[in-house]
Amino acid sequence: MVKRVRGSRTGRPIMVLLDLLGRRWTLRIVWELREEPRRFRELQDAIGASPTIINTRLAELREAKLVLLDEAAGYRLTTLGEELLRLFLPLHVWSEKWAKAI
Amino acid sequence: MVKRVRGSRTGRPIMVLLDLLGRRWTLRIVWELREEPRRFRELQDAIGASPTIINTRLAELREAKLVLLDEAAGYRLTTLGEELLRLFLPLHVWSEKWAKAI
DNA sequence: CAAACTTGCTACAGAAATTGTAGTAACGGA
DNA sequence: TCCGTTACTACAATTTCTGTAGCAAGTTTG
Repeated sequence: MVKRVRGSRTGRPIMVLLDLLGRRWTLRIVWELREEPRRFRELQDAIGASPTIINTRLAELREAKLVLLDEAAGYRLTTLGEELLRLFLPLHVWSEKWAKAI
Repeated sequence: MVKRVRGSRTGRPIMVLLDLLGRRWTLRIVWELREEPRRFRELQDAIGASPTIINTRLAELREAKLVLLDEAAGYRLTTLGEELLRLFLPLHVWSEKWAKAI
């Protein structure tokens, strides 16, 4: 069931997804989890945002089944989360090109 | 020259990009421009955000050379912007799969 | 020519989100 | 018992965003 979230009135999956990813720190958190699981505090240190908002975003990402908490290792991407990340990986290379252009 | 923006302390292109795209409505605006140019008010109506923030985001996207204002047709993606969009297009299909999973 | 419309955009007060700091509660090991 | 680690919460200050109204310049219409 698709949840209607902030700013997404239609409930269309792409809109819900864009809304979720368009919240501050969400993309960054997914990015930080791209290689290995991270502890809450590691994420906090790496990202530099307040624990309040990191926890809020993690809760949203967990509810969206993109991230899960593996007690033994820390937060990590679910299979879905990894799929999403894979779509984003080309951004890395492209961002270098973009940086040169601006 | 890469500008150090909110939340991006390193200045690494990927971080700057993730920060830019991770602001509310930014992804959504790029998405709305995917097919054809849009007027300011069209964007406003389609997105449902305040003109203040739409204008702020458009200014950021223009500075990032992802969007430009074509006086005759409206706001549209630059070549760079189109490249970025192309990376995001797979999200559309994937979001449908994701929606079924959650 | 004047009124009406369209254009991008700004002002501003109230509401909501985010920060920064401190601290809680549960658990494990020494 | 004390210390460290864990995820997480409280809360006031600050920043961002909203919602509504309107401006200024140009175009269209009567």
